[in-house]
Amino acid sequence: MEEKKYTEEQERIAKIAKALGHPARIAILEFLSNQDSCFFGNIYDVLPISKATVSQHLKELKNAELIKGEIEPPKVRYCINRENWELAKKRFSDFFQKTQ
Amino acid sequence: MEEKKYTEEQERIAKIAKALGHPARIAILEFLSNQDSCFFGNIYDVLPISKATVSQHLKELKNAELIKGEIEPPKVRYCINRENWELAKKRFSDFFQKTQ
DNA sequence: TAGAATGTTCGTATATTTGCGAACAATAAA
DNA sequence: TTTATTGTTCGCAAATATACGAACATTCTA
Repeated sequence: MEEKKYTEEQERIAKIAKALGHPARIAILEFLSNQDSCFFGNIYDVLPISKATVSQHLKELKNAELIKGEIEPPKVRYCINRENWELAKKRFSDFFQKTQ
Repeated sequence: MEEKKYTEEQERIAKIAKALGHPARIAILEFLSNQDSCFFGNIYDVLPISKATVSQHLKELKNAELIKGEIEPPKVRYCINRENWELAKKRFSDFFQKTQ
């Protein structure tokens, strides 16, 4: 009975890494971090993909709780979820430390 | 003519993140980092997946150049690619710094 | 009320990822 | 030579991910 499986922490890191695993999402996070917040349109303007696809990537980053979005009719304002983003960074730092 | 696309650096980070985006691969890196090197069988022993699947994950980590594998008949010895791993960590640190 | 502006969702197509068992290759041992 | 040991590769199935246009919802404006 060895009950082999992944640890919670391994699952969490992998999940964050997966969310970061596409250049569009990296670009979005970089872009967002350069301003306090911005609208969907501003993000769409700098990415080489359709708005439907941008929306999808934003949704994934929201699901991973790395960003937040709130409606400001008729626009949607996005920003980094600072608290969780710091947490994510910490998880990675710890992982990196472990693997040195 | 705005030629929107992702930067080289964004592509690189996303690629590394993608390689880290599965708990099995996180587990493998953690396991490998706890020893100087080890054999396929040792890795297989601690993971909850078939050897075919372990082999596949190792292949991906090798493709991402995060680990190395060399044949020592009839075994295969795996180890972290220290040089590239340090580089990967640096890329992430820089990215994290940018997005603080 | 009709139209414009802003994003999201739906439907669809294609590609990639994940996983496994079976077959295979290479070497070592009986 | 036959058998065991150690991993990889193949073939397949199922699940996810990526991308887009079209349709839609919401709000604001004319």
